[in-house]
Amino acid sequence: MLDIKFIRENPGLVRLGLRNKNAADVVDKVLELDEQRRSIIAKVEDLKAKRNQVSSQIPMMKKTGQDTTTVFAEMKRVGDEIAMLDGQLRTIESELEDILRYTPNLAHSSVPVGSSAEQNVEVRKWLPDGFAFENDFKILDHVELGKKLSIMDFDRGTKISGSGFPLYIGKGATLERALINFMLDYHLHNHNYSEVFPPVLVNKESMMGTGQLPKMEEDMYSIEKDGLYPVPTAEVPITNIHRDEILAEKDLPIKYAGYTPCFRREAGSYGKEYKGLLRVHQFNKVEMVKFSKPENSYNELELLVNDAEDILKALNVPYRILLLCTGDLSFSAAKCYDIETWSPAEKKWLEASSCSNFEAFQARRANIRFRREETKKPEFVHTLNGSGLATSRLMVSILENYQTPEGKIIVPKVLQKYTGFEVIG
RNA sequence: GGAAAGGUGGCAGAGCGGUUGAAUGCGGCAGUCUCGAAAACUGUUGUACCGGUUACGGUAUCGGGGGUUCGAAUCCCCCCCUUUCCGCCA
Repeated sequence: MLDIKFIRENPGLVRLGLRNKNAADVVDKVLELDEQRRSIIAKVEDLKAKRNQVSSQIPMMKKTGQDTTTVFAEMKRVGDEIAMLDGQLRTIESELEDILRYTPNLAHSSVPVGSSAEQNVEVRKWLPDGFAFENDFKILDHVELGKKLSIMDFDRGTKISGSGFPLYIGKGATLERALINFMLDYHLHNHNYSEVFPPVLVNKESMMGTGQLPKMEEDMYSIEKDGLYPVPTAEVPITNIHRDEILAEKDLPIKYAGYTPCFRREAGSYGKEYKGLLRVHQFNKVEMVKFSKPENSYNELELLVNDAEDILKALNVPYRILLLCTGDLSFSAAKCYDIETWSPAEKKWLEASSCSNFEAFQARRANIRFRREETKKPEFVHTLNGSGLATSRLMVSILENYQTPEGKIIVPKVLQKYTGFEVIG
């Protein structure tokens, strides 16, 4: 949620920022409602002050036997007027809140302006020693490998649940589990994150807090009977750990890493990158979440990206970093880097991680603050998160990059102690 | 699924129609004392919003929403949540 005071004081900036994010210009409407709101508040609070003042004298009047009928009649009128104005105020405030809840965050000034993914900027690229984009043998794609080696069964996954629900079998299942454990351990031991294992069904307030609701409702699974949502990312439960809390400045930054399965309806995206693991309704992801002081959050973002990159370097998987342009940024993000790993079969880069700074956008929605020692006042924290990483896309890159001309898979060195085997096939 | 109890400030815990933002205790902060610390004593200590350059003034807030009333933490209605017991169960 954007800060209403900021909009009031910087309408031009906000207007430009919304346009850069391909969002509707709500500035005039917001300012108008804000104006009305404040004018009613002034009136109604005046009346309430009067009522309180008179009320406090009534016990004394009764004690001294004064007649209260005129006062009561007068206060009755005041009460009615208050009720009327309060009603108007409620209507205006809910309209204002509705607009603000549907309004995206603004991009940071360091984000390149652009309307679509075309304008994203490649920041850097990392390739393993001896890596080549062209191979001297026929590369099988991950679906073919999965079938040939009996490590993934998409048909049976479809039988069980529907398309987009992958079934890992045998060494494929072990490899998936090894990846999750490796990544979590790595972040805990080398990057100093605290481990969390959160609930994967969350309530509406949590989904509102991180910004998935109300706008992205169509992309979320929901369990209507119980008012719960399967999480689309661990970002939701982990960020909401501190909803409605005031954190101590000395505890910041707080860094959590956790694994959850992720559930996404992917409404309207059928036919696009649908093959195998490329776009699925359920996948596994290790997520990193940070709560930071505002002045440090952009530095923390760079560190977050490095933390995700370290995993890929350890796995020896080729990747590149993209800085997303304003038009490609997600609803809640102020700045975001995508990490893409190379798929030799698809001959393209696949998004395996997204590392974002949300500044105070989520904190304001979820009411997550910290008390600054110097001022003693609560302030909103900045929240950040990044995949570290999603296994589905990563699995594609690992299988395809580690395949041998005989169609076997060499297990990446760092995973071997987790899998207990070195080769698949 | 059945039964009961309960949701009050950072925490514990009073209040059950009228100067109650809310007793008391703990905690936090500041001061006195001390070479320093502890103890003791004294003071202070929520948040949000509105107005004001500041000082400050005002409003709201006792799980959420609605109602009764001149006036609600206190009375009435609806909802949510938590705890305990019984049943079921990984």
